[in-house]
Amino acid sequence: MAREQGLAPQSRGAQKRAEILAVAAQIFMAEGYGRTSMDRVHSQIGGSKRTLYSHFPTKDALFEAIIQDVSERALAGLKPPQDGQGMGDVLFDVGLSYLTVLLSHDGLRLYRAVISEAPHFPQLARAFFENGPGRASRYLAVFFREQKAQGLIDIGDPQIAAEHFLGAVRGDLHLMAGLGVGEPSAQMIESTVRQAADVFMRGICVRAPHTCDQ
Amino acid sequence: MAREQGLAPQSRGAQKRAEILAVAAQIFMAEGYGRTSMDRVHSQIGGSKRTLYSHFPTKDALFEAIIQDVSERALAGLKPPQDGQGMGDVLFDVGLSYLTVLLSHDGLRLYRAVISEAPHFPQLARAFFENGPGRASRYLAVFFREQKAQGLIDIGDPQIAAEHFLGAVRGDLHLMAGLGVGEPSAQMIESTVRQAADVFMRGICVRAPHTCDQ
DNA sequence: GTCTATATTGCGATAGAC
DNA sequence: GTCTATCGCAATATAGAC
Repeated sequence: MAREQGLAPQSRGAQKRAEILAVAAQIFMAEGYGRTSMDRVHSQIGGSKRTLYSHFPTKDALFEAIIQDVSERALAGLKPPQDGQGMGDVLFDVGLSYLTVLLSHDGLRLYRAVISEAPHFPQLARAFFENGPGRASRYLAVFFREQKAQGLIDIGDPQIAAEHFLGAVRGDLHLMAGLGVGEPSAQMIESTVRQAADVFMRGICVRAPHTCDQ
Repeated sequence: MAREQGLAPQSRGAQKRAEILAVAAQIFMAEGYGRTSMDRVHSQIGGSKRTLYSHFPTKDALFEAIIQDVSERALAGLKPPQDGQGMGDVLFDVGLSYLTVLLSHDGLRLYRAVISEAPHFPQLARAFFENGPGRASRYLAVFFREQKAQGLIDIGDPQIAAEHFLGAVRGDLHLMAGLGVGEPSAQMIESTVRQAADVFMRGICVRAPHTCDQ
């Protein structure tokens, strides 16, 4: 038999590791670092504690692995601007995927977990930012820079403009959801993105908004 | 001698309570709920543990009192729109006080502490939102509604517009500062608010921006 | 299983305000 | 002197990392 087969099973150890990650992630993401105990993680997995600690030597190491793992999955939905689209479509598409990811169940729990422990896991916090919100605004800034070079939009610093637009898209929804105040529906998300894109487009387009849409 | 004199001393008990709050706030705000121990609080205060517990019967109660106390102080800097100002000045002033408060040392630590424990102290999280960001956007929404009624601006829902503007003002700065990525200077804060106000004003003003400025 | 940390309590002795 | 807040120190009980 071959050692392992592409996607699923992998070696025995890797399988156990994946199981630990999956179970522990649920607890850490729901309860946060401080309120999660290794005992609880262990009891939900079963087996020996030695096994758990052989895969992740400390609670910190397990937490870090979980954050990295969940980050990759949760932040995969961020879409970069598509070539060949008009300004309105770009803003709407980018904004919608951005807000949808940030307000997703995992997106919110991840954000809470990371910001809570940011002072103690600074490299994790930085990685989260760079792969998430930071990446989104950098991509959008590139797009703005091109449009500006073509004289299609009138903005100051493209990077700051991108951050402003994505900030507007978040509005109070992200704050509220993070604090557990209200649960935005998909419809609210879409309409809030649309309104933000409209205002922003009118604010940056040279002459009239439709001039941006090619 | 009179019982007490206005500001400072108060009764013996109140003085001790204030001392506990001050010392404990430093620790809770720096370390978060989970990493703060009552032993550490006690040892930094000195005196008896009994005294500590006689003022705050549980760790939870102490935490709640601290959050409320710090909230009041930290959020006091939020300015409502001033009557008689033009649109540009209102946006700039409101945006500047908003961002300055959110990015202040206490503002950031408070936000981190509250959002970390939001699932376990939901009423605290709601109160923080309502007295902070929620209040700011509600005030601004009232202003937008008046301007819209006078036909000076062209926006959809004034409340959403207000949230969008303040979201733009936060941009990525608040996210970054909360995650410990970068420290915005007062100058960066001011220039980011100005750029956000400019774009936003051009986006919402009927005809030309200067028509909004009375 | 082991060993430490932690929240909370018991109680007699003291100190300050009136 | 009385009353209450505070102190000091130890104990309990539970939970948690490893």
